[in-house]
Amino acid sequence: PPDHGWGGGGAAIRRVQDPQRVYQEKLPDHMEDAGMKHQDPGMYKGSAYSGYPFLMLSDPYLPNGSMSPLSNKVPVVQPSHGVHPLTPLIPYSNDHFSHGSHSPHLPADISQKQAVHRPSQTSDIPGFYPLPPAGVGQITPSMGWFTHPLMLGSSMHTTGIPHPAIVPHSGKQEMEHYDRNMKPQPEPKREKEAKKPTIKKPLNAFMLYMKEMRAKVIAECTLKESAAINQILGRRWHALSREEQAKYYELARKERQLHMQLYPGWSARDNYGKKKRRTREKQQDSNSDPASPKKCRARFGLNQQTDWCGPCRCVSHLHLHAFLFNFCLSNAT
DNA sequence: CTACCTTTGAAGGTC
DNA sequence: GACCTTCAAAGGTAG
Repeated sequence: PPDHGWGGGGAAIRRVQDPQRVYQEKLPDHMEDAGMKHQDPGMYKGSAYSGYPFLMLSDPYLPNGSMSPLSNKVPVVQPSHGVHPLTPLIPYSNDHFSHGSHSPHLPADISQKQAVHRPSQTSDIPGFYPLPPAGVGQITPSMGWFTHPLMLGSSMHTTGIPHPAIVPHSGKQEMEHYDRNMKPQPEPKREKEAKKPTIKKPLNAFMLYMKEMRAKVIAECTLKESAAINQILGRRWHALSREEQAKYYELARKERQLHMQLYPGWSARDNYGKKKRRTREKQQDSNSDPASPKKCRARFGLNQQTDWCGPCRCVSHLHLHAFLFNFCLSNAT
């Protein structure tokens, strides 16, 4: 289907032409083959995906509510990136694919309550942000998450639970600033910032896939660098059948749908410029980069005509990683 | 402390 | 419509 982006679309076509692809394509094939081909069709039952964290403390689809096999490999607490600590523990289930509208294991009234503030509530809201029957009471306030002052803006659910797409705007920094100065900032500025939490973009299909499979790839290859892991995940993504990918496209479609309903006025543009990017400058200066592929090849005595890493913009430690990675693999066989 | 690396996809913008 | 740019996640690395 065109709306799934089959065939890659314009962006994918451009990617193929992108020199970086050369580097990617040189990753060992058997890394991509490992695991995914034998993937349990019911993989989502143990998924570590967390679109919306606070929701399930245990997997209702597993016996005794036990955590998925995957989830115990990831840290329970993720203090960085403004992500809820329980994020990795939130599973998706196949029901999201087979049932069109709301989550079957949740009372309908709960699903409705979480969207009280929606201006235009429809009856076809997928149950992607369900609340556990036990509510938030099981989550201790000592986590410092539910009571964050920045969460008190319009994005706060009536349950007291913020939507996971909402990230407090550098709340840590603000608190540190507060402590250092031992006096509050001018009230208007603080209020203004407190009322503007960041609403993150909904995850696309590949992002959902990465979130689910990252821990598995890390466990398999012992790499931890996300840049390298993502290359592997990218190749695995392409190795998936359309059927398998369709699950994630459908999941992502529902994500976007609910995101739109939760934040009708939100635009991806709202988050533009919140990260300062230096990429543009680096690209222009790639020739003088001491970590250029050419110099990497020379460093490792590789043929300059061999495009194992390609004319990409990778920095040296990533080139080194890829080189050592290939080296180890070739020795192992 | 924060941008960068890397991946794909979605969305916004420009022409 | 084609094309470009930015941002979603992640964690090690570098400035």
